[in-house]
Amino acid sequence: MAIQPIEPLVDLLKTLGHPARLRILALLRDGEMCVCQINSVIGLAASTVSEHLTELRRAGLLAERKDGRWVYYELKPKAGLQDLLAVLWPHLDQIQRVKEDIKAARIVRKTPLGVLCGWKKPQRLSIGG
Amino acid sequence: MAIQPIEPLVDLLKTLGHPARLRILALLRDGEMCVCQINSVIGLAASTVSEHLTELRRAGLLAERKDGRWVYYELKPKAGLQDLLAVLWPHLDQIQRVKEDIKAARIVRKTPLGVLCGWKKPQRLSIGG
DNA sequence: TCGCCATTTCTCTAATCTCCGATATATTAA
DNA sequence: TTAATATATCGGAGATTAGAGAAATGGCGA
Repeated sequence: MAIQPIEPLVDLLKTLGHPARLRILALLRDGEMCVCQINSVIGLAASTVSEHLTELRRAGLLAERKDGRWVYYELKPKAGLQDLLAVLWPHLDQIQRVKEDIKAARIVRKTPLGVLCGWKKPQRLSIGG
Repeated sequence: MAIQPIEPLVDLLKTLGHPARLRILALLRDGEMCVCQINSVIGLAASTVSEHLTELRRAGLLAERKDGRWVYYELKPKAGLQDLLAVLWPHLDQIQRVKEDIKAARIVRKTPLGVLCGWKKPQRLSIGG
């Protein structure tokens, strides 16, 4: 039980105190997602979502994994933060917007990334159809 | 299990994401305090402390009780917030600043309010001593 | 190499927050 | 009533934040 400064806890709570970031956390409960998948559910500019993800990672809540040109974010709270997230889930589960997001995410996860991102020339789906 | 909007939860977390407000919550764990007592521990302007207390009350964490010219604030989370506070206490207990505050509060609680507030003419302690 | 594209970083604007000191309100004592 | 006092509210200065779009970065495929 080490002695801690107050700032990290304050920063964590400040990070949690934003609707988009709470919604992102709720999404990632069902497994990792790449930025464009998260973005298509949250509906903010890609750069804004990226900034929120960076902040969530800095707060020690997420881990990132690069796969080609995509970056996948995963819920991975560092030691000592699991209890705070655990108490948050039941509250998030009661929120209408979160329920809708999770439902949308189920579809997004099944959609090929090329289709999701609206490529001009789909990569592997029928060429010159 | 009612359906909720996201804003109240966001507001609560935003309220918690401030060092002075966390410190105030930690102080009130040991029982109610009036504004001038809290202020003498926290060390911000009285008006600033009053504003923080108002915000904590709006978030549903505190109750107030007027006694003469003093206003006492008490920890009284409304239904559904106890679990969030409960998970917070162990984290606050590890914070150096919070430990110091609690120690200072023990002295403050024993000090007569007139002495604490530095009255020119003490009210009931020896008259014209 | 070149072009495309997902993501990040940068730049700027608008909005919000924090703090203080001044003022207002309300209570007590005389 | 008047003076003193605790707290709340107001107004403004300075800092921080959220958001979008532009530009930069880095991977992939041709």
